[in-house]
Amino acid sequence: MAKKAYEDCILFLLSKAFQKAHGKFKKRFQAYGLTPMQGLVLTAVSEEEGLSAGEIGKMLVLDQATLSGVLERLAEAGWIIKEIAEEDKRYLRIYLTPKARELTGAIIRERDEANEEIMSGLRIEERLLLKRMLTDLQR
Amino acid sequence: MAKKAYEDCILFLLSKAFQKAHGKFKKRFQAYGLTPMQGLVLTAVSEEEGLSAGEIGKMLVLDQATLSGVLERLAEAGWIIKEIAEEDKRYLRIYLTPKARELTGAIIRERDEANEEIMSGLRIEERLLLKRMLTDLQR
DNA sequence: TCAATATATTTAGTATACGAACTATACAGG
DNA sequence: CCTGTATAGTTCGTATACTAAATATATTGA
Repeated sequence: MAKKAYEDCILFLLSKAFQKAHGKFKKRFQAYGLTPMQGLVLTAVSEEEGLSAGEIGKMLVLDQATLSGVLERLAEAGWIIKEIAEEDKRYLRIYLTPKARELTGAIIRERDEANEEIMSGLRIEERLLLKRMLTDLQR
Repeated sequence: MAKKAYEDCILFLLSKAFQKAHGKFKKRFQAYGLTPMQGLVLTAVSEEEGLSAGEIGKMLVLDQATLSGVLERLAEAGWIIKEIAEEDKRYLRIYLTPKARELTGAIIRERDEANEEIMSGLRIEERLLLKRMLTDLQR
């Protein structure tokens, strides 16, 4: 079969690779009741607590509007606490709940295993190269 | 600054590379009133008219529910005609409108230019390698 | 001090994604 | 024929994404 033009389209390839990876993360994270994005935000928060929504959004290159919803659902499900900063009440400070502190270790392991699984078809040098090129695309 | 763990997460990298590429397609396609996904579906249909929704979905690895909405908006905006197949009324046959036939050439050029732009930071061999690896991730 | 401006977050509207339920049509076996 | 089953497409509910507008709080400058 002749190769179709859209199969050569980088947007198509990125979209499908992302969907595939998203699906693998989804399966692993749903045991915790988390979506992949919620899990990503949670592990980011676990690396440094007390960050504001804006700071988290900058780190994860996440739109403020999108992040607002993610944080709301994480708070509602008892993973994080949204505290209004005292010095400047416009800001939030995001902290993990005890439940989250207990489980972030396991969630990070799931994340690392999912990464392994997704890239299992690539050699080590290829994995590094792929990551570098994906990073370069963001310039 | 120390490298954060999520920056090494393939899901994060794919997501951000996709978002970046999506944004570039979005800017180019909005001159036509098309979203990137609508443009992708439209160019796929232009390669072979008369396909069913299911066939298009298989080609583009698109969920039926998602595609249903994309086709509805494309039809509403006057790009395609959704015709019920006579041999089996469960199927649709998708055709381009005259307006679409007139413009697909320009849209395909936009797509190709967007691809060039997105990968402009990579050498030719790197582009091929990236495409191959992204394809491999889908296995 | 008060009005104008700036910043952080939320809300609203639109468009993917995806699973599950629903509708309409087709077909197979009795 | 009819009934049960399979298939194609739509609809619904939830979760990203992104733009723009709205809200709340801070700060600045006259």
